[in-house]
Amino acid sequence: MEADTPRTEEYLESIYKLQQEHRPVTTSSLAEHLKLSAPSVSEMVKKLEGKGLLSHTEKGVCLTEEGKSIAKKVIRRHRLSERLLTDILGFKWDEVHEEACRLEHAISPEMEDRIAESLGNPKTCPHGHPIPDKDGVLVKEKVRPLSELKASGKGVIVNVFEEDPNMLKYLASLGLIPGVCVRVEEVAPFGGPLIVCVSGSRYALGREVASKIKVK
Amino acid sequence: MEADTPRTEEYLESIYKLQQEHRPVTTSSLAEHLKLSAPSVSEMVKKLEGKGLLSHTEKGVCLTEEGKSIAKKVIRRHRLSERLLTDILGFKWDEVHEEACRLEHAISPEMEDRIAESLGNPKTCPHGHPIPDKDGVLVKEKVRPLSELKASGKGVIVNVFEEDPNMLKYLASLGLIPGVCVRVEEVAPFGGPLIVCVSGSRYALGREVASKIKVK
DNA sequence: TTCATTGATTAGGTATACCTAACTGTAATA
DNA sequence: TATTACAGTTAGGTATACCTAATCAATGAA
Repeated sequence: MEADTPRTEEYLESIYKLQQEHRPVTTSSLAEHLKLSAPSVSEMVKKLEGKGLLSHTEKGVCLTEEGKSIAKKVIRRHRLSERLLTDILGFKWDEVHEEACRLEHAISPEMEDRIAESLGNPKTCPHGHPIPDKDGVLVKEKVRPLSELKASGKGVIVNVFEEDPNMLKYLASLGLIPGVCVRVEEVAPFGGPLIVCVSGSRYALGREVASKIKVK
Repeated sequence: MEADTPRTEEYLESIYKLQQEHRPVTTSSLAEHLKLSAPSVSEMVKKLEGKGLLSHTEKGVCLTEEGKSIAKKVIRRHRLSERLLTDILGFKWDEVHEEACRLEHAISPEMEDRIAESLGNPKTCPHGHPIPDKDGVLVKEKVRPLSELKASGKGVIVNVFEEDPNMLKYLASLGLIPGVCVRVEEVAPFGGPLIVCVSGSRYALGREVASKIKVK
């Protein structure tokens, strides 16, 4: 309810995302994620703790309810922006992240509502991640990484934990986008690639890449 | 060419607009327009002068070609944002100014292009002001204030120099929007109101208000 | 001519958010 | 046990952009 700067939003969003990805939320991981120095993050984290938006213990950084609520609002605006960009303005899914990173701090609640309405209240962003609803309710599907499937295992792509435009372009070129069914033909041993079948075509996919693709 | 902050954009835009409205562009008028203290503006103006974006003489503040070019880009983004808000997201013309003030600093050249394209390269914002093209070319129509018309004079509304939502709502309620034909029935003496006829209805309009409505 | 008004600037200070360099404290290892 | 590694913080400093209070300079009125 206080004056909420773009930077504050940025930090809360990053923390929330790291947490969601089950990655450690330490000042250093945050610094890396935000591309800032450790002391800068340390200082800011202290400030945000003072504002009651998070707590910082030995175990790491943890958002309070208020912090989580703000983070989810920012994520809602981010993902709605991405949908606006793809569905209405014709951007590709690899072109929207950066743009949405700026829009998420510029959009009013009214605009947020209008975008959602105009798009028929979409449930996910173009990368398949759920859009929190107005009250911060976020429906997470039970998924697992494609890399965990065994040979002849099948799954439908739910979302893709990737922001790098080049990687996204690559995935789209193989048809690896949310909603698509993938079958694993073969899993090479010693951490080797997966041979997957997508809409009739066969591709070799690195483990690293496959681990970012979540299926159900 | 340099790193261009939102504040810089804000200043250049304000200067450009004051100039366009033939209002004095002094540090104090700028301070009033931007709702900042005089010394703040004085300081910032000096910085912008140092960056070659404007010159400051006894006659006032004057944008350089580079300053003008940036200002027009910001105005283009502002007006395209307004059109996006009204034409695609369903906002009323009185709801878009504030929102566009934030969006104009968050929009990339790519998004600017996409908006323009999606809207069929609109020539004006919802208030009738011209949208500069990609190269900064801005077509200004020859207009005069409605308040200058004599009794039985007629004109078509080109644009409205007004940002206040309440005033805009009021004007829209009378049908006083760009493209509409207005006839002045009567002009009360001693700076009194104009009696105007708009699409069959008759209204009394204060001079102050009428002066903000530009007709051709 | 002197005074008041207005415009602009100087001086000094604040908040935000970033930085590097140096130090601390803990935990895993040689 | 001593060492190295790493996380985290402290100390000290920067840039941006804002503020109030006080000063200066020109202009028009008493």
